[in-house]
Amino acid sequence: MAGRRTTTRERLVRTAAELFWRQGYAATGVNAIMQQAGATSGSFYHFFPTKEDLLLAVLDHVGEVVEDEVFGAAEVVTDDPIERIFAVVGFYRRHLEDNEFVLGSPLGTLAAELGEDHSQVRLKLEQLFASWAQRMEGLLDGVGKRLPASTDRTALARLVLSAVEGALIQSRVARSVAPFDAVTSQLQTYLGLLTSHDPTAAPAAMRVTSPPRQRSRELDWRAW
Amino acid sequence: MAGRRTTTRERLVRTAAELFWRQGYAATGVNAIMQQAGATSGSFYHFFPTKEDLLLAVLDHVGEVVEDEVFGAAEVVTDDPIERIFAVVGFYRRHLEDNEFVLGSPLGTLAAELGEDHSQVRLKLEQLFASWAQRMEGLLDGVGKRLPASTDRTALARLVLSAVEGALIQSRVARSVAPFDAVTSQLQTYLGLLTSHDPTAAPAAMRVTSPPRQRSRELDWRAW
DNA sequence: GTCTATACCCTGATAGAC
DNA sequence: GTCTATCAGGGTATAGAC
Repeated sequence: MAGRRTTTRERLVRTAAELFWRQGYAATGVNAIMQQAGATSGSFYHFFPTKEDLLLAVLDHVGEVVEDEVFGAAEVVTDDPIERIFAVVGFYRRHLEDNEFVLGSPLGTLAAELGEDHSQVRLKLEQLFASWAQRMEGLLDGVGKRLPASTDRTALARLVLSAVEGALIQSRVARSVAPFDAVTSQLQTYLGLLTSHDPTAAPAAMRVTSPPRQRSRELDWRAW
Repeated sequence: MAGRRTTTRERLVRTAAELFWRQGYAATGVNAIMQQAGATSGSFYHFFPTKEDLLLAVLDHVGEVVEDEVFGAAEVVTDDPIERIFAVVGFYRRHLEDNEFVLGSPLGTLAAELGEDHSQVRLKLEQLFASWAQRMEGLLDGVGKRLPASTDRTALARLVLSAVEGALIQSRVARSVAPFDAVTSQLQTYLGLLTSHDPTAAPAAMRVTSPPRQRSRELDWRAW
């Protein structure tokens, strides 16, 4: 288990990210992390004084991945801002399916679990959600005049984020994409209404294709 | 701590519901539950063979409370179906504020945390989410022809549920109602567009008042 | 149905050699 | 920076008297 091409610290963070994601923070013991990462207790506590310090590192890592592999990749896929929005949504959907519904949202899972303690963690989660929403708001800004001037893009971005987070929770417990797809279709309808300025029209301006599979393993969430 | 007017079983369930809600399932020890409920180990394991059995009882309890104290109460508040919808949303908002943002969604918190194991729990959560969505769909059906015939009410109900769940997570970590309010306003705009059949009109048909405070302690979530 | 006492394990974390 | 060995404490759960 020892001679990998990654550093021990990196393996610990990635392994912890996945285990926290699958099982939650409290349910994941440091022993399991160490074992799966091929590290020993001495290494672990050399890098991370406490389990919570590891969690903070995991959150930083998740933030980078979301930034690069979700939003970054969505911008590569298409130039159309609305398609980019649903490319982001599509990444979550595909990840859900690819992992047989055992993984929900990396941020949402932890944010839902962590309580009143963990104030540093809470702050970081808040910032990560805010970054996500800002990125989404940027995509909405790109839609330009197709959105009514009265539209609160900040709030709309939060709606998209919230809907995705809530849908992931439900699709995970249902082990089905149905809730997620229902929510996605409603977001499409809503954005269709906003951009078409005609509530009875079908949301024709939107292609609802999922984003294509990534070519590189590094662009795949499974590489987390 | 002994002589309450409730049964021991009941106190255990209610106490566990609150602690699971605040801290999560894994982070809440049975000792803490016993202590706060004023019960001893003998009593606890007399009623619940394992901690997971208690969790199942907690979920049943939460389901009843949501049914009665959220949807039931919302129907008492007003006759207008759209106002009822936002009365339901308003209950979550008020609860968030009343508890200083330490409590999110009783279902969402547990659903996000519980992983691949806990198959009974997963099934029950799935059913509870489905019940919630069906109740919401019933309210949407009540809106009648103000909603376009083409509207998928099942999907729309899921969107409302997802948006609320996601917004609660974000408001909890941000310790602010801002994300929740942003999401609520977007839901109002969307429903306004759907019911007005005119995307440029303000959603005038909707009064956005929060539901009034409940008179009886038993109608208050804090009595959970 | 409730009490006290306790078994037994796994947890996060530490010590000190290498 | 990594190893082995180990600690103290809390975790769930049990036993058996009352």
